[in-house]
Amino acid sequence: MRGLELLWGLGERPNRGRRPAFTLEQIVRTAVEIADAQGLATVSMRRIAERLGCTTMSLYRYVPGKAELLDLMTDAVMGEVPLADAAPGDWRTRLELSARADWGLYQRHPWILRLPAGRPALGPHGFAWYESVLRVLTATGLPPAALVHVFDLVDAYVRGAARDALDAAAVERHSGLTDEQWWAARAHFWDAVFVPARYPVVASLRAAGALHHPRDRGFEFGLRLVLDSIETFVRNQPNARDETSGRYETLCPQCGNPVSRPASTGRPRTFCSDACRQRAYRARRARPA
Amino acid sequence: MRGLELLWGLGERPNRGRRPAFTLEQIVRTAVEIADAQGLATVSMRRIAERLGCTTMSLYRYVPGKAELLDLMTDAVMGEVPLADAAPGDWRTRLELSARADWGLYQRHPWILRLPAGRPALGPHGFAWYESVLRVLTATGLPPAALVHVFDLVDAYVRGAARDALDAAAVERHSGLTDEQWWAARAHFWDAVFVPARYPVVASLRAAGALHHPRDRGFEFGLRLVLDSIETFVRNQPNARDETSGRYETLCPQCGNPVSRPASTGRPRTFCSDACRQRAYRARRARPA
DNA sequence: AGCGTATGCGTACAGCATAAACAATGAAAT
DNA sequence: ATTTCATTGTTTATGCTGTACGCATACGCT
Repeated sequence: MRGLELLWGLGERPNRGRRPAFTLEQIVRTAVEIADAQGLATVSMRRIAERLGCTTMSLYRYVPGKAELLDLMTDAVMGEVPLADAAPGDWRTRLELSARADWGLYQRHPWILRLPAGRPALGPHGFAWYESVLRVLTATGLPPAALVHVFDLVDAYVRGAARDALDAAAVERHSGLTDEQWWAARAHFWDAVFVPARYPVVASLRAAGALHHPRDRGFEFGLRLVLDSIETFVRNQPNARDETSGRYETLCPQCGNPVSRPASTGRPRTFCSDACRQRAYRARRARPA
Repeated sequence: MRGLELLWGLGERPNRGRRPAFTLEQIVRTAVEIADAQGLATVSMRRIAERLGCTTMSLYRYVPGKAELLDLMTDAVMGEVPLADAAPGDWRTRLELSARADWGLYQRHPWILRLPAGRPALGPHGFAWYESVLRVLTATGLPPAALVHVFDLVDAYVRGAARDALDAAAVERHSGLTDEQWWAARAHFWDAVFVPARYPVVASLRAAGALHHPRDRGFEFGLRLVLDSIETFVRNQPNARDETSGRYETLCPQCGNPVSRPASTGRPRTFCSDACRQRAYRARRARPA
């Protein structure tokens, strides 16, 4: 509970008593720096305090425990990624940009992927991100349940791909060898166990050099396929019945309310009301991107 | 290096000296049991030893360190999942079954997803799994680089989705509340910060009940889309040029060697030689599944 | 000036992985 | 049958970790 208040910056500073020597933000920032540089495992309360020039226990005046600090770190870096609905374009290009932005975030702060990911980050930045991506997805015209499923699909893919890529990179860094060298160093070992007859496809792919790519090449490949599949899914059921929830509704990209489809004309509406349509128009004029 | 020998069971038991009281397999099994029951964080050398009825340091006679033990645990449970090429059917249904089997594995042993995933598990079971999935994918006729990309895509999605689902479940278990109750308990807090006007889409989706599904519903949705995208990708370039590597080759599903396409007839061949074709036929007859 | 309060700090403790030295065991060599 | 010695099991010790507790200090308000 306390953690939420910290995340959302609700702690009203009492005007009695001694003044704090640091700010919460300072602490979080140093923790992030350590995690970025040396990895999540090396982030300890002692090391943070040491770098800040105070004792370990002083930190506990600002944060209930390490778990809450990790939450704060996550939400802090979530503030770096540009919001999906700030970019121009149709939903696909915006979603693509958003996914790439996430990918970039995970490259800069790999430790996020080592943390459990409970309800989307819970913090203000994480929530803003969540909202913006979902808002972009409303342009697909998909009903609520399917929309959330699509979000989950993209999120799962990006996180999974980033994790796999970073794990591979971490192994390289840890052993100090590139993937190629690593295989070569263990060549004599593989010759004993790894009889190509037993693993013909892997052996052949390895010989063809297909097992090693630049890290983001595979990501881009998969991302395109995922987006393709979403696009055809959307195209195949234009505002159609949602099989999972049984609703016919669509969400207004401006206010998020369900948009009723007029029974007379089959043409689906985008906004729930004329007011929302105009608000969206004005908002686009004000920020032409 | 020592770790690899352990993984592949290459330690020839010396006939001099005291007899070991346990087997490596016993140790690994108890470690897996602890991880399954209480989570990865509670797996400590002390606890394993305690459950086995020996001292902590005894374990280090069997395993160089905890890292190697974790590798052994991973490969041990990888042995549970049925091989992808053991099932009948075309590549898509086999790939689908394989993905679902992985999903099941992650459900039974969530701790795998908390571990770094370096080169596919490195162990015999992990390698057999790797080979079997890639072998199934050879039936697509895709050239090496694209084939590996497709594998990575499926793997990234399944792992990502499993992680997201399990993290959500973990939060539920930890707080002892379902997702619904959790939101309700913090309702008064959200009312202060979470003004629906600021997050209209999330608020609306929440009101529509679209944010909570049975865990595997979303997985199945995403899996279908991912497989769809792969299928159309395969259909759109039947044994065509691989844009990433510039090769025209295909892999023989039997021996894994590249299959040269006869320039005369445009029709692509499946196997690299008639011997391989017959071997595959006999193998299928022997194990009709 | 003095009170109340929040902060800063030192100590202490339980738990962790594991390095190093030492005791127990049991098969092979003599 | 006794010695030899590789191999296993145990004991002790080190340096990490997060954090509970108690106390001295500094600051705002009355």
